[in-house]
Amino acid sequence: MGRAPCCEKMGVKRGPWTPEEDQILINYIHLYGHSNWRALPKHAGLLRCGKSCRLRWINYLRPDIKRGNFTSQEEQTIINLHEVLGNRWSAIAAKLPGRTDNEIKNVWHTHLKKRLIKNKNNGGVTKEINRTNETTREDKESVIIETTSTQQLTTPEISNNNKADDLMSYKDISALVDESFWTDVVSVGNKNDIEKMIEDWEGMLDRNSKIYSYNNSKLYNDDMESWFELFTSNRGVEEFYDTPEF
DNA sequence: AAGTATTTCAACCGCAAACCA
DNA sequence: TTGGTTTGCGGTTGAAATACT
Repeated sequence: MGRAPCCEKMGVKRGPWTPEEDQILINYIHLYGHSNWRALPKHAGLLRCGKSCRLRWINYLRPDIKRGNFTSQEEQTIINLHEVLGNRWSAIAAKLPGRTDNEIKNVWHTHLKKRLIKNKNNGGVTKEINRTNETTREDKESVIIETTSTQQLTTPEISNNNKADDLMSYKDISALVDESFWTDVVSVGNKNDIEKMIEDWEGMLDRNSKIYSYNNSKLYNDDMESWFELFTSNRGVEEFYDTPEF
């Protein structure tokens, strides 16, 4: 006898989403946005709970999702960020544009964690494991810098300051991280200081992400046709990013 | 070819934070 | 300030895919 359902589960469908359900959700969000996840399935005519709709959109249907295998750079970034942030998957995902927290969590548990354990048992002979067990500031910086170059390739809408004057680009953020973050990490004395410093740092990122969210919502309102066109066409996201208006 | 074990990853769950009247 | 509601997060599950015997 399990616990009572968290929300109205009577008649609510579960399990894998069908292409038809996906299309209904995409169409609805295209038309009305997703200001209220709880009410969305009812209005859209989906027999799903709001949580399920949100998860499906965030992790799979969003136009800016990057599919496919993780690159070694991305994997190394996850390993390094995990060392600093722990299991704060959403914070790690924020540094990897196009990747979701769920995806990163899965990759960590299925590949990276096992690899680290295996390498540890082998005496940490690889470069990667040396970095993980005793990561130097230089190592971390190089990863951040490498990641930045990747992000610039994949998210020009973020790095384009002409389009979003108030928004720090990933390059800017990474530069800030590059200059002060790791210095602070290695110089502060106790755990509380480190946590406080990470909170401050994330607060700065949050402020920028709010601006980004605003611009994003503006995108949804003003350019939803473009997003929908992307979704209903055969063009890939990469191709979409290559268009001059972005 | 068939059966079994292992791996992968989409989706679910419960909790805590954020929001709002 | 408070209490109800909604959202977001991290842990976990389980079906499908893949590898192994």
